[in-house]
Amino acid sequence: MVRPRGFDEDEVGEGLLAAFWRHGYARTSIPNLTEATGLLPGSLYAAFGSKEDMFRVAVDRYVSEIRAALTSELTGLAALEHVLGTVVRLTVKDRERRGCLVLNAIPESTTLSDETRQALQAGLDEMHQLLRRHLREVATTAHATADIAQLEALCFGAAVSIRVLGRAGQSRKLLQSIADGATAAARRALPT
Amino acid sequence: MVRPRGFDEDEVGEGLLAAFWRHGYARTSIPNLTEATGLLPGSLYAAFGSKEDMFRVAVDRYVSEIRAALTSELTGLAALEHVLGTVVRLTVKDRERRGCLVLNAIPESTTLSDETRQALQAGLDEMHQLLRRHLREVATTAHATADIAQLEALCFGAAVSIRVLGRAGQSRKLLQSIADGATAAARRALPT
DNA sequence: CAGGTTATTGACTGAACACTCAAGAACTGA
DNA sequence: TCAGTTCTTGAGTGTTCAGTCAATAACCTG
Repeated sequence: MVRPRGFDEDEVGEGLLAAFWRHGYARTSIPNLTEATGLLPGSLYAAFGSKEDMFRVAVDRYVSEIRAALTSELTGLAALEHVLGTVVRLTVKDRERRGCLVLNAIPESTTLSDETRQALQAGLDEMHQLLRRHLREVATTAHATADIAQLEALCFGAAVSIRVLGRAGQSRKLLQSIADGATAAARRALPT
Repeated sequence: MVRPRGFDEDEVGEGLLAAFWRHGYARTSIPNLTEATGLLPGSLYAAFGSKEDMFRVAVDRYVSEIRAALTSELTGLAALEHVLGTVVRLTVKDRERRGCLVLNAIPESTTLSDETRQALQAGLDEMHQLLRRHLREVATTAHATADIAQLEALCFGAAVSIRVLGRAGQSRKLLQSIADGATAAARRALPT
């Protein structure tokens, strides 16, 4: 009774993510998106509605991928070290040094709709919570005396700066030093 | 023999900075700039050459202002604490939460000319050096055993993340915790 | 195989963009 | 006051943008 979609939604989503990740929201044109997805403008709009809708698809995909990459089986300081190490690794292994889709888009968010801005906020919050969870666990098992909120903030800040400075093309050595500095700070602040 | 400029170069520079700081490079239109400066397109182009040239004027102004704001008479850990505290204060007291012009522009820099990209890199490097100078001094006066490069990186990362998360609208409390976390880490790592 | 529904196509629209330029205005030095 | 130079003006240029739509193609059900 109907004609089915001629494209794979997953592949198209991956194409949208690739394009927006490289160029950001505003500087990604519809021609860019047709090239990245293989779909023509009409199909894109029929399937998604608007350019911002396409962007939110990319953001959702991105956050899912990050969530998967940063979830760890480890506990305690080892988990923290592993997570920050993963952030460095993800940042550096990307030859294009695209950094974090969400953080890259923050400066643009003032010109986007409420819905899109909220999607970006939610993505940022989720990454924050992801780190908090690891550190809360460290704190409870260590009967910490140090200010845990400070450590949480420091480690979140470390992760954020690694992603941002990664896009800025800074050396792997610097990014790794930020990660190492944060874990060293946690180690010193917490009784083992 | 000649007709003099009918505008104050300083005021126009301030207008360019205000506009680019709020909207970034790409999303600042020439009409935006004419409104911010009071000059018409022809005058802007006659005076500066191109939109990117105008942007570099704004970047230079911005870096100068930051340099002035972050230069401190203090020494040792007090200097570090003061500098990071100033970063928090500058970030939070801006009602528009514009963050850092240079960091905001990093994601856009791939689409800019080499000259502009280098200007942004130079601005970032200068801010990095500014923090390094404070910490090197801390290290030499304290006969540190800790890894100074790590601490430098951690504090630079803290400053970067404060600016970025400031633009993202995060609470003053979080930003201050990042600063406090970094100074606490320095205090713990260095013998006093 | 045929009717009905949906997907795809790609030329098209109006708006916004960065940038230009010919004309006129404003000032200085003589 | 006037000649000479530079500055200012703002309409205009060609391009690119996000988004649309009438026509056509593809598919499923009966």
